[in-house]
Amino acid sequence: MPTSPDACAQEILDVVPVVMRTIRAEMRRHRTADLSVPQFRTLAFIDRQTDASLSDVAEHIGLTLPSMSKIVEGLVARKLVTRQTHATDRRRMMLALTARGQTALQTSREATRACLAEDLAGLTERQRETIGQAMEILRPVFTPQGEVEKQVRKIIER
Amino acid sequence: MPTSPDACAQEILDVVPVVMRTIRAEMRRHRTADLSVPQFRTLAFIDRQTDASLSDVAEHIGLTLPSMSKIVEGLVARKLVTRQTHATDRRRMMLALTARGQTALQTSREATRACLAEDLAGLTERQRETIGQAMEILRPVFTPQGEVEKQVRKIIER
DNA sequence: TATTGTTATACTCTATAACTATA
DNA sequence: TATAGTTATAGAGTATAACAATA
Repeated sequence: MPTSPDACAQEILDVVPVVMRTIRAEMRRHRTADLSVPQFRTLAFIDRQTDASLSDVAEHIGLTLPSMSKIVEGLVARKLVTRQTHATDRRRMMLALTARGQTALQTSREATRACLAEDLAGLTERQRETIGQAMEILRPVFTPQGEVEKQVRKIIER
Repeated sequence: MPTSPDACAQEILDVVPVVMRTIRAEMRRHRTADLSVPQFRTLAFIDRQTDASLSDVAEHIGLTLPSMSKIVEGLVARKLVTRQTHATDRRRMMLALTARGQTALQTSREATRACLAEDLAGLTERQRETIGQAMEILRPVFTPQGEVEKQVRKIIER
């Protein structure tokens, strides 16, 4: 197997959209929680980091502020997220999950994971290990980072 | 690293959307060709399989017929694809790339691949090999297949 | 003046349902 | 009657630009 950056990029470009299609389709199919991928990721981030600001979420998910604002608006309308203003800096939002939000996240996470897991059950342990390793390699490469972290990483890499 | 189907599914669910974001963003950034991911995939499929029908493309990309119809409509309007009726079965479309379509596909493919490759250049050959292997494992698992092929696979798997 | 967030606007993606044309 | 595709309609995701409120 070729290992040039170009060949690897080509593989990713071929396969990742296909996997993504399946994830979307399966999330849509679970009418219980019925979350889109961005909604799901937003809930997951707020769950990890309670009282995150809108900017925090937008940056981490990799969306613009207006896009994130709209997504959060929808989640608030569905009572999955609460939006409070920060006590001392009243420009900031403090986002948190409601009980319903936590349930929805849990339900969707498990249902989607179960569907994907079913698709993966036909593989060997060795194959799943390879996939897991690849994901762990890809994660930091494509995870958006704050400006500070980016600078730090650049400096470290020199 | 855990190798259960569930753990593997969780990894994919964490990482694939992040990679996808980057792919979309980079495709948008190349104003030369300016293709969305579905447009790109549609062009790529028609390039591989000239005179494909709309149903062929829809099934392979994993979209409904109306969705695919709309995407193709846009590509035809931009003169990247031609749409002719089949000689003997006049219900069928015969889709093909124009010269402009081939150029756009080539341009977009190379620009996006180059950007991804740049992100991957910091990895070791060994790491890229792992990614390549993982993609080759995932490809058949998530590639939509025709009904016949699905049946055949089910039978073989028994 | 800089930062945080929202509103306005516009486009693409995507689905379901209803329809047309052809076989 | 069944198949190939289009049209109608609706909603989500996304961006840029312009704006409002707060620091």
